[in-house]
Amino acid sequence: MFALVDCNSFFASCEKVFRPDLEGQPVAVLSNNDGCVVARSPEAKQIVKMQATLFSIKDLVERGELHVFSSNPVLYKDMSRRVIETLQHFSPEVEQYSIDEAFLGLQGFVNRDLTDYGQQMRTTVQQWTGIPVSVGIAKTKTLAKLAAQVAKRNPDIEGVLDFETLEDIDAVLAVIDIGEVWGIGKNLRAKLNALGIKQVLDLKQANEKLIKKKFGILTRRTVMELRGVPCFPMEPVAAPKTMRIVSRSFGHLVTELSDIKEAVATYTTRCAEKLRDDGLVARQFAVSMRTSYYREQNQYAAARSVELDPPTNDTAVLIPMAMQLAEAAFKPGYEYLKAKVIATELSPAGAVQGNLFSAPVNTEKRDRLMATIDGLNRKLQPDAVKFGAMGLNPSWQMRSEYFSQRYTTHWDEIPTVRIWQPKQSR
DNA sequence: TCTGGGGTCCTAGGACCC
DNA sequence: TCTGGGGTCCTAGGACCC
Repeated sequence: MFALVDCNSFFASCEKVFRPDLEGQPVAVLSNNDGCVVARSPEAKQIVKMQATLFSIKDLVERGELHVFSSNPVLYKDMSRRVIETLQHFSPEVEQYSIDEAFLGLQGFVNRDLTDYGQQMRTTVQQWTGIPVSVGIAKTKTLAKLAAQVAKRNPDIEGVLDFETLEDIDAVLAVIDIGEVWGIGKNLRAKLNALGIKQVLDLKQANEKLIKKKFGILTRRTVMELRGVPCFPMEPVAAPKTMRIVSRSFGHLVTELSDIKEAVATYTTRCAEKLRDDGLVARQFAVSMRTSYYREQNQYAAARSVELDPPTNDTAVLIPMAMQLAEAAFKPGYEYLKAKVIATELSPAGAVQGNLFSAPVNTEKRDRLMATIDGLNRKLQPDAVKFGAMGLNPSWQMRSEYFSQRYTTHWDEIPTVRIWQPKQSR
């Protein structure tokens, strides 16, 4: 048996934890660059659509009818860690599936009342972290995810649904659209619809050989999982990353190569930090930039890549490479919206294959330098020590007008509690 | 007016092997 | 008259997820 624990309106819930004054009020969280809505509190779901642009909801915000926040990834990651650590009290097998979801293996717990156990998870996470969650329980991961969705949508279920307690699972599956199923996206949904497969029950009863032939092995597995045959096992140990990407839209359109280079140097620094956190080095490194897709004319996009020999995660090695790649990709006369760096062909640092034909590199000193910089930046503040190529006063930086605070990770942003004292009566 | 960021996996097809 | 069989590796592109 599997449980899927899903945080409700996760980013919006994180913001609300530290703003008790917003209890019961509509809250939405914006994408990077304050682009569009990516998370909504239950109250906000009534009045704004997912992906609504900030512009389209500005009136609501100005009238005080909707509270919006810029994306605060440091806060969300830390809150996510707290939720996962709480869940580890409920099973030795916890697989973090995404920033706001985790699967729990329930093998050892089948003699319990699992609905009751799910309720315990829910109240404990709420109490320890302030985050509301929904819990789905079933024989397979796919069914557990579906159960959590049903639990979330039906208030009378109180946040926990164990499919095995239902008298007739099929009756429930018969009224759920296949688009809700984990692994069935927009495209597959349309193709399956064309074959008359519309509700989850249709998919469960579809001919698996035909499904495999037409849609591949993954979709076949999805069908089997709907029948209660587990095809996606628990993966408690995260697989090593195969790529690292840093990409951002600029706060405003950029035309100068010098600005692009500052941005690319900054993204390269972030990317190298991630690699060092992972203990990985990259063999391939690429830089790309583009204009807006939403403009009809004067579009341009270009990418350049380089092989790193030996593979590295050294910021000081990567930045000069990135600068060359940026220069090579840049074409004057365009208004650039976004740049991106990608590190691929990753392998564990320390297990690097030497090159027979190039001089052996002693990276020990460089590794210490990077570790020192990382240590200082962790201890003091991000970019306390940084590379000159990143620029001192970036004009291209993304918009983040409604930023809250990094309440749980930065001493000077820690929440303040004001105690109200009644006036002394004379 | 503005429309995000960061990933993973599978498949088809070509090149090449014996 | 028809023209083998079985396989690996790589890449681009498409699909999915949150």
